[in-house]
Amino acid sequence: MPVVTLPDGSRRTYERPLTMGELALDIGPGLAKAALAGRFNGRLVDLSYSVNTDGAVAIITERDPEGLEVIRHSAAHLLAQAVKELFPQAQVTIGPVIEDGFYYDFSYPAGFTESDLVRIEEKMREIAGHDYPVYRRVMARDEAVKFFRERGERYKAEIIESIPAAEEVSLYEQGPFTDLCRGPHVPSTGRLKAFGLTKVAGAYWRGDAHNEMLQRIYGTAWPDQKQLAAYRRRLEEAEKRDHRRLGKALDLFHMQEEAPGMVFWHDYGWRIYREIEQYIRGVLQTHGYQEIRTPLIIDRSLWEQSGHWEKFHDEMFTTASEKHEYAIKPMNCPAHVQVFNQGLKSYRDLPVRLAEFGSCHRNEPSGALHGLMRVRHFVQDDAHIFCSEEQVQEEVSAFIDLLFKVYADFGFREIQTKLSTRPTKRVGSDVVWDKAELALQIALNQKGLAWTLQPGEGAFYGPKIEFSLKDSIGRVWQCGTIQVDFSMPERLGASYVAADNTRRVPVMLHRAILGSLERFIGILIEEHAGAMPLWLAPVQVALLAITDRQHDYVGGIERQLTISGVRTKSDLRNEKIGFKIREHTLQRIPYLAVIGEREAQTGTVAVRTRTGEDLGPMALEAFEGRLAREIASRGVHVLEGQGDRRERDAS
RNA sequence: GCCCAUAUAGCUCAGUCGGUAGAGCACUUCCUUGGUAAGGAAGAGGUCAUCGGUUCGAUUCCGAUUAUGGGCUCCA
Repeated sequence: MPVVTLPDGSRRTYERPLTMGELALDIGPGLAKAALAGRFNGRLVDLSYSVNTDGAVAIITERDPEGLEVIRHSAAHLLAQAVKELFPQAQVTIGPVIEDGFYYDFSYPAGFTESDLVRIEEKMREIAGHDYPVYRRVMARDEAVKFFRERGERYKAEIIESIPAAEEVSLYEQGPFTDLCRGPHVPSTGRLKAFGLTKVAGAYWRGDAHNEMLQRIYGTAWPDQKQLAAYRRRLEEAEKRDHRRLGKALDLFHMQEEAPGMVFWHDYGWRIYREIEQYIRGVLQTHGYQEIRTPLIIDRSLWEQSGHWEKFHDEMFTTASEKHEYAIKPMNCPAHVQVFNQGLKSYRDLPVRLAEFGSCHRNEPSGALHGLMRVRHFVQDDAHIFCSEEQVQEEVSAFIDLLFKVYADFGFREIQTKLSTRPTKRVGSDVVWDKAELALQIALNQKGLAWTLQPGEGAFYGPKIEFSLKDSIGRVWQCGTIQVDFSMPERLGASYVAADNTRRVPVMLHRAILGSLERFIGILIEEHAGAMPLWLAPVQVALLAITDRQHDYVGGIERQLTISGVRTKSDLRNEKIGFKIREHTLQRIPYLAVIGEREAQTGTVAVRTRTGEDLGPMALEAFEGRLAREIASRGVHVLEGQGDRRERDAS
């Protein structure tokens, strides 16, 4: 006689056990129709689950996040069934739910093509149309292994074998198709109404590059067509923000075949780059850093000493001269230790903070390259802090404060923090690692930050904290980092004289806030859809003449603004004003000053923003004042609306 | 590096079932002096990524290479 408690706190008593589906029907026919699964005492279950003891129940519908997951998980099964029907030789492996959709990995050496996807999707619709009921079955582990072996599904059998022998596993059956799964699933295939396949890709079996490459098919699934269409629109929006596309359209940079993974910065892109570099330079000056400059090319022996050669020499560019082999530096730290090593350091000198906008080259695998986000030549806002063990906490703490201030200046509010601990391949003793990991943990906790742990993800020389930014469409990018290094200073012979007149090895902290400037600019372009905040905009003001009679007046305004440090451009072309406004708006220039006979007569400019707001005529001084205030505020106050509703496709 | 796909004018793309290619925008010249998101006309512009093969003939078919895109792996 089960007594169940509903989410609203009400209780219902039943004479006999009943299924989740029956329970939903008892609560209301509308709910029964919408029900996808249930929850019993916190555990997700199928609608066929029999409730025979007291407990808390909830009916899961498509409105619940779990309901959406059930839909996607079932869509993955639908995909697997369709593939098995069309390609009986393909073997099934796994098919999990991911953000916005699902995928399923198949072993199918012949490979799937784009046209196969169309056929598979059609087959999925057909199977959904049959509205096969979905049955759950429980089997002993060994029995399930046998079941799949007999069907020739060796990957499934292998997965089940890794489950403890005593456990039971559940199988789901829909029509002629059966798959191993924890569930729960929708009650019948007809409940899947809005789905589509998106792409095929290779993926290693069990995520290991030594294993066979499987064929992965990605798909998306939603409760209804409307949400599916909204998802597709969102993808299109993201594509419009693509920094590679905008980089070309806004004349910021280009890349070409002869220099894969390396950026040709154009005037406008380089203006953004310089502005950011100058900003960081100012921050470093006010926070006790020294800026230095070290060689790009350094003898192999130093990289051997630092340990990089052994671990990374395949990814380092090298060059040779007169019997010496050199590496083009992949990072600045060994060079910074050399600077630290010049002259005898006292504990009174610590901490020594050495910063460098150093050009680094890494021969990244060709398949990893991606626009500005993953390049072979980059510059970081890199610095290394040499300090005593006692100073670590304080330095980490001060760095975190600085980092949050800088992110705020760029207008980023949502920052994710992760702590990565010792990897299997590492240098240094466990005692040292214990100390380093603890130091970072304490600093994070003192700041009261929410952070997640990434075990085994640290650098080979030390643990690290990583800071990731969330952009305006929800994508996450890792930018800042601080890494404790108890190993490299010792390897490279760094030391200082302590208060007790003994020689000690300093601790080195590797740190960056923006990370690679290339990547950071890529993030900014996508975050702002190319409409950079005023302080970073390559051109801040465009002066648009109505007719050639205003050319002299426009020239005077341009000179004055330029002297005030405003990046200004004038458009004296023989074109109509509407044409000029359209063009410069599409170029995302923050302010357009229209100058005709009226403005020339009254000594004003008629100002319009890139968002289409008409600010009307104003004296030049008033305009300059507005610009100065907005530039000084950087990203802290967003004076204009994010994104331009009226914006049209540039192409 | 691995799997799949792609590479045509400055840009975005169409096209050629094998007979050396086309649009829109941009560019040049001319007309137009126009007040808040595209004024008009004419013109110029391509070794169809590179190398090789098949063929009377290849931009098109096949192979290799390079780069790019989407994933996987990696990311000091």
